[in-house]
Formats: sequence, structure tokens, C-alpha cells
Amino acid sequence: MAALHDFRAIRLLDFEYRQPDGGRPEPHCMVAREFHTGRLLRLDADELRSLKAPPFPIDEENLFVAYYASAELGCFLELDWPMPARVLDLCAEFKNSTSGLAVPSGRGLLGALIYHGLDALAAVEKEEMRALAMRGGPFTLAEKAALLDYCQSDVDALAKLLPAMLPKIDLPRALLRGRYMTAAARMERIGIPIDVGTLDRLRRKWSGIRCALVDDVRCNYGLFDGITFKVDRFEQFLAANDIPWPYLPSGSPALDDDTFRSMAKAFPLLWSIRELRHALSSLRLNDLAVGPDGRNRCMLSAFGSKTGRNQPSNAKFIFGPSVWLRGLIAPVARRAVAYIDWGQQEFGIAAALSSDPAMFAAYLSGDPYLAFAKQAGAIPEHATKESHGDIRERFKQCILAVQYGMGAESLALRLSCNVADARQLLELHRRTYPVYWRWSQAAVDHAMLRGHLHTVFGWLVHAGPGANPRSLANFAMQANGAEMMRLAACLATERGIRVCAPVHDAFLIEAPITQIDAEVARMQACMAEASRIVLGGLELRTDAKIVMHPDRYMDKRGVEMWGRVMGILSRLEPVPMRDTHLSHHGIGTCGGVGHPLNLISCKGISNG
DNA sequence: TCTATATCACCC
DNA sequence: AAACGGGTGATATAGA
Repeated sequence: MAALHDFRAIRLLDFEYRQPDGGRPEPHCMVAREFHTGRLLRLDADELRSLKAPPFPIDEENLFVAYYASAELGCFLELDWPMPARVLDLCAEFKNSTSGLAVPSGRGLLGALIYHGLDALAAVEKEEMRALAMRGGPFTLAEKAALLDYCQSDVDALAKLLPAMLPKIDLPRALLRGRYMTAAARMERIGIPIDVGTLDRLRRKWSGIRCALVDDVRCNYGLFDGITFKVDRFEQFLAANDIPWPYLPSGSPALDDDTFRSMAKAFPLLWSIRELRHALSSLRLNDLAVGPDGRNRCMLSAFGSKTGRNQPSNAKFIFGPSVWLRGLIAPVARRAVAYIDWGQQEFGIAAALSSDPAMFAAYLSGDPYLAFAKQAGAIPEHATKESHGDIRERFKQCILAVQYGMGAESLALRLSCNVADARQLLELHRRTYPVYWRWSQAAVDHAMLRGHLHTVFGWLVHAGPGANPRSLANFAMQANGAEMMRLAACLATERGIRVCAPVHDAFLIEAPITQIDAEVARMQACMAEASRIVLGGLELRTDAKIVMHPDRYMDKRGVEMWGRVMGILSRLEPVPMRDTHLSHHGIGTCGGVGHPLNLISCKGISNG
């Protein structure tokens, strides 16, 4: 299908539904309109539930059009309907066509209508109807009719929006983005298994835990009032101890973690204060969206960032807050989860798309950081991560710095070295990878001259005269990485892999313990295939971390904090004999996650 | 009291 | 003017 007129029919769809935080959608009604004939279909909740499939064809010859289609497709899944083969999501298309631009009224349906000069349903009325839908049933006859009318008004809005947007839509690529919305709907539905027993205890005792964290640090110098860090007391403390402190232009002391770290080097008594500030950093566990079945689900906000990444709410999504909280991720009885991520994905993308032979070789070596140090002549050929760990680390930081467009001053700060050394390191990168640097500069020039950049599959970003060149230089890596993620998500969900969530350069999947190894291999195959397609042949490595019930997921960076918090928690509220959170919800009777301190018996798999 | 901005902390 | 890419979100402060 290369063009819209190749389709037998084009259907515009909208559902009204209720979706409690962390829960699954409860459809109230659906309206579908055939674009050419104008034929209208209005179904209420009972009619929807009585159907085993949508009452219209959804094969390759029929186009399904919606605004943020994962919502509609989520209702399809809830109704146990088959998924449409061809999806056009006008929200994804609107985000693509306006990526990097300021839009007057946001990127919702209303905003898209206004942007295209079309009249929209009044925002007030929209809000009222949304509130009614969220309230849920039972509805009076009048309310049901009002919901259907409102649903239809959105479909009519879509019918006006489609022809307005059509001239700028690149259909084959738009269908690829639509295809991802189907994958997103599946991931949003599956969600992430959470140890709700421990989550509930954390929620109940969180304020007590924070107080205990303060009390546990003997050297807090009375700088905290409860758990609030008092800036005026801190300034008195600095004066009393003759500590010169950096100030912001605004006249207040710089309190960021970097400042604390560097100052603590010179004045070690500051270290415990830094630790404490770090531990107490704001956290709202209440917003974590966990459904009655103990799974973390939230809208992924597909195409939410200008590089086309997902942008789920950090408060609702378990991968948003600090890493130690990922200890709450725990497979249920007889199941396992696996976190599978690409290793040095952006470096691999840069190597493939720039065709820099040295960078290519460095990626293929399996350890680009070590390879870079060797290519630059800083270490001998026989050097290893173990023999030259410190030098490898410097070259690693250099590679990461280059990917973000960092300058010598910032790199020096990061490496705690002098600026001349940092400049030298960056210069080594330029000398080692000259083809990459020409490619990177060409992308920035292209953006400045033509006003936009795009990925291999046509994800756009607009760039005005004031655009940040570092942002433009980074775009190819980040945005093509997002393309790779989306393609892998499509392949995996279409092949029946239970993908719980995407995490920028990784996926969390789930399977019965007996099948997890095979599912990990299948997922790695999807990710390998996606990388080959996006990068014209280069296959990127992935690593997998498997966690089986009754263990919990844990990021190594979070182990210490998790242990501290759990220690305090067990003092405040001894662990119940049996953690029964799963049997509460009828999922299993073997109990849930054994003990809050059960970490991972983690098994690593690499496909390199 | 509400809203806008600045700063900070966290994620990949 | 600064020079670390893409984000979300909490909190403090200033101004209407």
C-alpha cells in the first residue's frame, strides 16, 4: 500500500473508556466512521462486549485511523478483538510534523485541530465529558447518549483533521509508526509485575523511613528540620567552619550534587551531608501506577520527545524514579522477567551511520572503550579491562562526552583532570574517528541549511537558526536508537513475546521460568534484526539479566540504598510472616516475593 | 492563593 | 551567554 486510495476503506475510530491508574481500560462506547462513504457506527458498552471482533474488516486493505491509537487498540485488546493490520495514528504524525517546533495549543487532538486552523469542540465541554467517562458507570440513558455524541464529535474532528494533514504524511513510514502503536498498546496492557506487599509497606512508612535516614547519619550537624534541608543553617555552618562555597548568579548557594561532591573532596566533613541529601531526594510513591492485579501500567507517551522516544511519566512508571526502587519489580510465582539492553547502542549507531571504519572496528571488538584507547595509542594491543581499567574509564567518559557534545571544561570536571588533558582526550577522538566527525558536522550543517533532520525511517526534527548544534549532532544517535526500539517492539510483540515495557535502550520481558531462556533468545533475535534493518546490516549486541521468582529485580546501583531502606523498614514494621500480596488478588497461592531483602540470583546472557 | 520560573534530582 | 543530548517532576520563590 503506497497511497491512501489503495485502501478499500478508511475508518476513523474513537473509544470512550475509563482507565483507573495502573488498571486496564473499561470501554464505554465506540464510534467508527468510514471516511469516504461517511457511514457511521455507534456502539455502547454492552454492544461492544457482545462482539468477538470489530464489526468491520481490519485486514491489510482497510486503514484504521485514530488519535493516539494505543488507547483505541488497548480497548481492542480488552475486548479480546484481533488487532487491525494497518494503523495510521494522526497523533504520531502531528508530533512528527511539529517535532522541534512550538505549537500553540499542545499536541492533543484539540491542539492538532487548532494548529491546522480547524474549529474544535470547546475545551470545557471536552473536560466535562472526560470527567464523566472517568467517573465510570452505571450511566443513565442520557449519559450514555452524551458519551456517544462526544465520542462521535472526536471522530468527526478526526475526519476533518485527516485531509488537512494528508499532504504532509509519508504513508509507508506513517504506517510503520502506526504499527508501533499496536506494540505500545500490547506493552501498556501487559505492564510490569510489582511486589505490592513491599510497595504498600514503603508507602505506609515512607515519612518514617526518611526521618530514620536523617537520624541514622550522626554527622548531620543539625542541618535538617525533619527531612527538610535548611539552607540558612547550612550557610551558618559554612561560615562557622570557614568553608568557601560556590554561589549561583541568583545569590543563593549552589546545592547540586556535583558541587557537593567536589566540595566534599576538599572538606570531608561535608560527605555525610551529601549522602543524606542524596538519600532524601524527593520521591512520591503514591503516584506509581499499580493496578489491582499488582502490575505497573501507564501510558508510554509514544513519540513524546522530539527524538521520537517514549516519554512516560516518571512518577507513574517504575523505571522513572531512582534505580533502587526497581527492587519493587518482582516476577510472580513460576515466572521470570528479563531486562535486555543494547550495549553501547549509540556508539554502534554512530559507527554504522557514519561508516567510520575505526569506529566500526571498535564497536565490533566488543569493548569500544578499550578499543578506542588502543586505537589512540594510549595502551598496548594486549591491554585488557582488568590491566588498564583506569585508562579505559577515561576513554569511556570521552566517548560518552562526545555523544553529548561535551566540551573540554565539562569533561575535565567529570574526570577530575585538568582541562588540557581533557582537550587532549577529545582531540584523540577527533583524530581516531575523523570520518565520524565529518559525518557529525555534515548533519549539523544539513540541519542549519535545510531546517530539519530525519532518521532512517523519516522521524523528523525541525531546527531553526538558534538550534543547539550539540542537540543536532546527537539527534542521529538518539532518534535512530528510538527507531530501533520501536521496530524491535513491533517484531517482539507480533511474535507473541510478553514485553512488559520499553526503557530507551532496553526491554523488560516476562515468561514462565521454564521458558525464560528461550524467550530471552527470541527477544535478542528481534533486537538484532531491528538493529540490522535500521543500520543497514550492522547487528548490535544485547545483554540480558534474568530474574526468577521469588527473587526481585535489582540494579547494582540501587543495592546499597535498597538495603538501607529495607533495614529501616523492618525496624519500623517487622516483616509479616508470609507475604501474601499475590494471593490477595487470586493470582497464585504460593505467596509472592519471599522477603524484601531477596535480591537477584541474576544470570547474565550476552549475544555478542 | 494561584501561576510562572528557576533550580535541582533522577532516568537513558 | 554558555557550551552535556533527550526527558519528568518536586520544590522554592517571586509576582499578580
